[in-house]
Amino acid sequence: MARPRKADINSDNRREHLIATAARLFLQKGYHGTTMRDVAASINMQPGSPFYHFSSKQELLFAVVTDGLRTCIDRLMAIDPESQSPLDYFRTMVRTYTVDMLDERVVSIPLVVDEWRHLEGEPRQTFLDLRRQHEDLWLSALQRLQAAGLVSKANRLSCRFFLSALTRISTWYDSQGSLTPLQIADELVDWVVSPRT
Amino acid sequence: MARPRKADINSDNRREHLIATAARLFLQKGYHGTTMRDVAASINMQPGSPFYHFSSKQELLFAVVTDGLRTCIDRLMAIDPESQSPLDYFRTMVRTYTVDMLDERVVSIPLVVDEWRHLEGEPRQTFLDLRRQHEDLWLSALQRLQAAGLVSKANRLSCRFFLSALTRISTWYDSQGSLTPLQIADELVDWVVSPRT
DNA sequence: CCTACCGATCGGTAGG
DNA sequence: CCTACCGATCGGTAGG
Repeated sequence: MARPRKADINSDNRREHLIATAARLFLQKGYHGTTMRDVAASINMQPGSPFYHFSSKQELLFAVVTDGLRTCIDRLMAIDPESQSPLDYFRTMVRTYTVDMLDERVVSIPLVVDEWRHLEGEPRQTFLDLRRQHEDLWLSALQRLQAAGLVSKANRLSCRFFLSALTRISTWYDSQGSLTPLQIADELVDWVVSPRT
Repeated sequence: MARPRKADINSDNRREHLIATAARLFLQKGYHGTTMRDVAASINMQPGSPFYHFSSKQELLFAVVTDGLRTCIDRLMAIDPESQSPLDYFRTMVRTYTVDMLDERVVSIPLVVDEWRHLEGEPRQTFLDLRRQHEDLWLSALQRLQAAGLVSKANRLSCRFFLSALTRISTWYDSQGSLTPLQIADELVDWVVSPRT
């Protein structure tokens, strides 16, 4: 009768729950600062149970990180560069990324940026390939801006400078602050695009 | 006769050795990924000995992080803004920071950027105060640029964008690569300063 | 996915 | 700063 609620949630997506909650915890406390027990407890699992879904902690990290980056790439690729001006295209990308990053929905983006370095071997390489794909998307957006005369440089180096400014928003963003994610995105676009005064 | 070399180094600076080696390890593996045993072993100490110098691991982190940031601030403050143009002043600052960051001498700069969040309570606040000082230095340099018409914005937000690009250089810099720290610094300056075409 | 557990490691300490 | 150690925690596993 007084039976504690068991894992009565659709067990198909327990794995996804683990990924989502691990993303949040890794983000807050870092990979090594988070224990598998933390992860388990946060979705009412027993200490050993996550290992039913992931054979090791590294494998969970890999899932979190590639899952997040793949979602991010998919959403950016869904934006059509042809139907709008280079500036609008770029702005839409920055807005999408910023909102995804700062909202709860795609929490793993910020840690994709930093925690992947705890991966080793093949998982690490797989991640780096994805990361390259992601960077290429931004590089091509910058090149369109350049072709339109809106930025002076569009190479790997300037792309890294820009992506650093973009990705680190999550480290200082204050949801209680006066700026919304959208406003921050637009400020960044203005900052990157040379003023034509 | 076959006595292993003991701690025959000037014991006055053992503490500094600990800070320097901890900085390197925290940088490589993160705060939680580094054990006090790692730190001890890297300078031929016994596992418990670091606790003679620092009462806890957090205290060591605090020393590493404030030590690095203070050194950084000191070196930036030594640059005289009056004796040179706003652009030269800014360039000198970026060069100094970049070289300090990528060289071995001031290794702790990059982790000052990220690992401070594992601090709590008063040490955390002390660090944040220092960090504000550091940011103000850059903000004032940007304001000089703005007054000279070389950048269009110079507020907290644009300062953060810029500092993100600057600080994250250390995460992608490849000492085997084709670019020297000085070249990277100059590219960043060019990227930030609006082209006056 | 739970129960029950192991072996290893880790931050930290006592006592010199 | 070393020796010797403790208590707690952690990643992971067996067996169901």
